[in-house]
Amino acid sequence: MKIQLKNSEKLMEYNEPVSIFKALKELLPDSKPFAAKVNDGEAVDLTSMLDKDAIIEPLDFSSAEGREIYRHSTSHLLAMAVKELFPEAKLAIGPAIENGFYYDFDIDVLFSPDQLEQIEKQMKKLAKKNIKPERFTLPRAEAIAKMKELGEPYKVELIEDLPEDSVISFYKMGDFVDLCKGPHLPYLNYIKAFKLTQVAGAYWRGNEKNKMLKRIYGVSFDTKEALDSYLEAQEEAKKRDHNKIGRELEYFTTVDYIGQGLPIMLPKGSRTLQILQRFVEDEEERRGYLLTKTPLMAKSDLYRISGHWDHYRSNMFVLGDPNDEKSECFALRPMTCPFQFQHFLNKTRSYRDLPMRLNETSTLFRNEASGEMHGLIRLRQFTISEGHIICTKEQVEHEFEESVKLAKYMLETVGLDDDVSYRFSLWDENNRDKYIGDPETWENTQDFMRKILMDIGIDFTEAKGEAAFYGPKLDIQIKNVFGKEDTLITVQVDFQLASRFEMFYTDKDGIKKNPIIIHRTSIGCYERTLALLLEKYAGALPMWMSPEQVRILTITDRNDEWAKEVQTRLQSVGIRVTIDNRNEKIGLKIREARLERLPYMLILGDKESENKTLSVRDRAGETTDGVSLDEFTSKALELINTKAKY
RNA sequence: GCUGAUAUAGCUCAGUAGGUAGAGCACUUCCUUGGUAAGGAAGAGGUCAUGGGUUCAAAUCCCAUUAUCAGCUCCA
Repeated sequence: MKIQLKNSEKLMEYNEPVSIFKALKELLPDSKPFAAKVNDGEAVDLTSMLDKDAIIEPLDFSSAEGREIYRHSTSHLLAMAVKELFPEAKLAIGPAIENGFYYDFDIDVLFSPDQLEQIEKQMKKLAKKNIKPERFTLPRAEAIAKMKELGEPYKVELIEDLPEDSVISFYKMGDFVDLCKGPHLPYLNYIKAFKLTQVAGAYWRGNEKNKMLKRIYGVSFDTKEALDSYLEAQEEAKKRDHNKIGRELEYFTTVDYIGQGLPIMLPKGSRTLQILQRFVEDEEERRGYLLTKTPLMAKSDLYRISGHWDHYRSNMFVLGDPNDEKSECFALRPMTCPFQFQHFLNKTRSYRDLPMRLNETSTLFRNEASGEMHGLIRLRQFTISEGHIICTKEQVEHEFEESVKLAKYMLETVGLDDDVSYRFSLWDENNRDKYIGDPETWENTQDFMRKILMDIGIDFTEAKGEAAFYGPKLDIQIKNVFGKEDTLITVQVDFQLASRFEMFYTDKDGIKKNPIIIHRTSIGCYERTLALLLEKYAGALPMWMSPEQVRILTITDRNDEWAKEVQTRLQSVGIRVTIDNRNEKIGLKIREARLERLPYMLILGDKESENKTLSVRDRAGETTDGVSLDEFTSKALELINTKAKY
């Protein structure tokens, strides 16, 4: 039989079955693969035997699959160490994740930093022992018996969920046996560099009704250098954390007696939000949107119609006693839809009114669980670039496409387009209770959305079961400096709510029909977008959205008048300018302006004043002397008006 | 909401065998009238997150609450 290396002419012939390990040793003597794929199938252990012709592909740290195997084995090493140090720990699951791994344990021990260090030491000790993971399989019933014997209730539950006829695989590493699909590294001493990073709680199977287990997170790499540079990069990323620099640079603050998720936007943060809002509202007006301004609260009656009263009340701020039938009960709004729909409902509508594009800079209130709040990313009160497009069936494809294009335009303009990923969130046909509407509508809607996304050339992933209850959606996702992903923008197609709100238009044929509604945001929630912009630019926002664009620094008070004149001239064309004429050393003033990440400093001394020129210092620290005020003004205006990335 | 950690001056942090609250920077005043990352001096600023408890005595020990951080779950 012939064993060939994938994407290579290299070939070995054998007369009897051979292990992949041996074949690869001979095909690639210098390599040290972790596992392999046979005939483009799933990855398998190197100990697997080959008994017929095959093309094999070694997997090592250079491939995503290889890294996953490496990190998965590291998680087993962690479980081994924990079981040795804390035999009472019950094992749950331990997968590889991006850059590392975790393992969940049911145990009363708190896993203090000291204990974590102890576990890490034990792992290092075990890794040196050259343990060889050995795979074996058992029939389902025997597998359950084995796990019961070892006292592992979570593993028993996992096996019980597998089909009756499945063969269950285990790995034995020294004395440690774990249920596992594999594959694993051929030897545990392949693991060279890892670090346990933190302990956290995690619900068994991700369900908050289940018991909370202890999860240990770690990172692992093939070399010590790679691990160190990763850890260093993490430290650097944290310096961009908007929650840190946003407070330091005085964009926002929080006050404990005001409450969680209710940030105070300070003048700088407020100004940038205003700039973004004006930009969005103006652009939307240009694109045919009609602006609305609707109440921030409504009687409970409205939410009974929308369905929120029954399904979302625990997340709403209710004013008044819902149980007192004699007095009115209000609630702050968690969404804009039914308020904005009132414009459509204000009079009888015909097909001539469609598409009706409505936008609103809309403040919403959601009573999120107390542990959910995070900086400006997750709030209880936030303001979104909200909008609804009410249209006919014939118009919906075009309107959807335009909505996606608008969102893309916004992302490109603010500079976040390279940092987002697109997620097409579908319904789950096996879980129909979660959704309203018939399967045919769902499938058709998803098909046309998918087609448009491909036509526009968007690279998206599909996520089953992530749709809204009334329709599929395109979510534009972004990661913060900690790697946590959030939705920045969403565009949803809704065939359901129009009938619920009794929205009709008279079509050309004289028949009353329900319109289709697109729920969309163009730049997302302003606070969240600001947070991600602060992280993206490490606080040095592009000049056009910077709350302070130019600061004039005077060297001597003889130039105060010239400084004032420069400020007035620049302000008259709409540039935001401040003067620092404190009686301080110029070095100190420059240092402060740099720490505040200002786009430009104008340094004025006698020389500049007499020549009527400026000494201009940019963000990079480059200084240009002898610049005339007109020159600087036109350059600054160009950067602002073109919304340059500077 | 759950798991774990944290809360001392505007900021960064000291302050453990319970015994009267500290530093640097920032701030104010004065001196310094100047050249690209910190000139000098003096001063002011703290119910040690809040509320209880233990104690002769609590920033320190205990309980509760609030807020902040990471993670889970949830979500724009």
